[in-house]
Amino acid sequence: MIAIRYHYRMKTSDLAAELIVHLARLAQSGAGEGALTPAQWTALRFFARANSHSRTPSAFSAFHATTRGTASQTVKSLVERGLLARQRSELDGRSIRFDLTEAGRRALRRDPLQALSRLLDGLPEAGRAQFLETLQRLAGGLADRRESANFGTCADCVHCEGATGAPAYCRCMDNTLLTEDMDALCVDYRPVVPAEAPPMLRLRSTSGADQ
Amino acid sequence: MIAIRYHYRMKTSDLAAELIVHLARLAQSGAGEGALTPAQWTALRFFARANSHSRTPSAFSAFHATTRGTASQTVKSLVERGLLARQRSELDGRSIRFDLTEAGRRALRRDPLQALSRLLDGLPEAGRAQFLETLQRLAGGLADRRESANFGTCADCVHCEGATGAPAYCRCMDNTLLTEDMDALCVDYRPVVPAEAPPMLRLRSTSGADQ
DNA sequence: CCCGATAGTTTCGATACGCTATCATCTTCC
DNA sequence: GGAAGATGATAGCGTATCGAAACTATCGGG
Repeated sequence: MIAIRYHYRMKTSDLAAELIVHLARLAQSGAGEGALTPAQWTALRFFARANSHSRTPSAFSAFHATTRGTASQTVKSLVERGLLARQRSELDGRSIRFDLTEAGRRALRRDPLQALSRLLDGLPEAGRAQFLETLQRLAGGLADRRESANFGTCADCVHCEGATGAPAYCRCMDNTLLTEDMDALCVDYRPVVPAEAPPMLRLRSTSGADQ
Repeated sequence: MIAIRYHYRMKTSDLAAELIVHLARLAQSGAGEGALTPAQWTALRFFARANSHSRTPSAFSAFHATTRGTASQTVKSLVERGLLARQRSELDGRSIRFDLTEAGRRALRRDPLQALSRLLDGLPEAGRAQFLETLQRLAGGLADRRESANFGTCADCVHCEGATGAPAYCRCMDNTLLTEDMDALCVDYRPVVPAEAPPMLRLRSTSGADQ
């Protein structure tokens, strides 16, 4: 009685994956007119959210899964627009840090992604928390499969020490953490739980993944 | 005692929005080598999932939020690769329908998005269902804010009549629905519930949104 | 039959994006 | 001090994507 759906057996997981891509496209398409390009918006958001020692072109290239050359171009365009300020590091003469200018912070308030995040604000509270957690799990797992870097915050990073509430210490930066850096993105982030152990096989063995 | 986070007050909804974009980027980046481009993958998926009267360049351009010209190019490239078959409509001499070829169906099995959907398969069942529902709600809401078209299936479409289980009738196509078209994407989809009524204010009044 | 609207296609040009060098500078380590 | 490696910047080049505009074929009316 049921006709064979010969053309494409739809799984809900496929549907969800397609929706994610579709959502991202719709959300970014709002950029429009004189605004920034998708890559530029992503960079601006990154430099707004990364901790001080991660606000470098190299870190951004890792985050954005591109080359340092490309990342450098994107950053340059933002500096030229006056949204980022260039600053040499005192510790390492090679390294350069970029901070958002006041104009950069203002621009962020016109981020086309806000249409999406406002929709998310309209969701029931409980669902939103779980939704976010699922997204984070997926991002971790995907960053794992590609060799691409995984960015996260100190909250669940192996380098972080110290009881909750007390000033935290980061083994990696070898320094006490500033409060403002605690929930900022960090290049050196390594999740306490290794990202995707629970259900399934790991396709690649550990060798070759981190080289 | 708490330092002012002067540089960017992070909301969880912003984080979620950024993660969606990031996920989409990572998922699509897997295309690599001799494979298709992101736009081509999206088109191939669309023509695999849309019902027979929606598998047209115009419908795809609406779905992909682009122009008919651009959509036509993307489709052409897929025909040249032998992944889509071109077919005139008997009802309307202007309209042209594209169906996946056997090669097209084979290509879909190498869709880079499967890395993401496989991760989704690893999620706990309950969470996945809710995750999907949230995504759909967001897609509907976002398609609403842009004037972009909203695609969905007969399940919750106003045009669909008939008790569950019985063969359904679509007022819009003026025809009884084939089983295979029931859960396929449709251009004429109009959600029963008007997309984004429940929780919040509508920023734009109805005028101006649909012009 | 003519007119306006629609579907599809094509051409043209602009832009975004990305990669691969290549280079200069600086650090680190021997 | 010198070699090796890392960081950032830049130039050159290719491709993806896109939109506007022009064009054809068809449909639907009057």
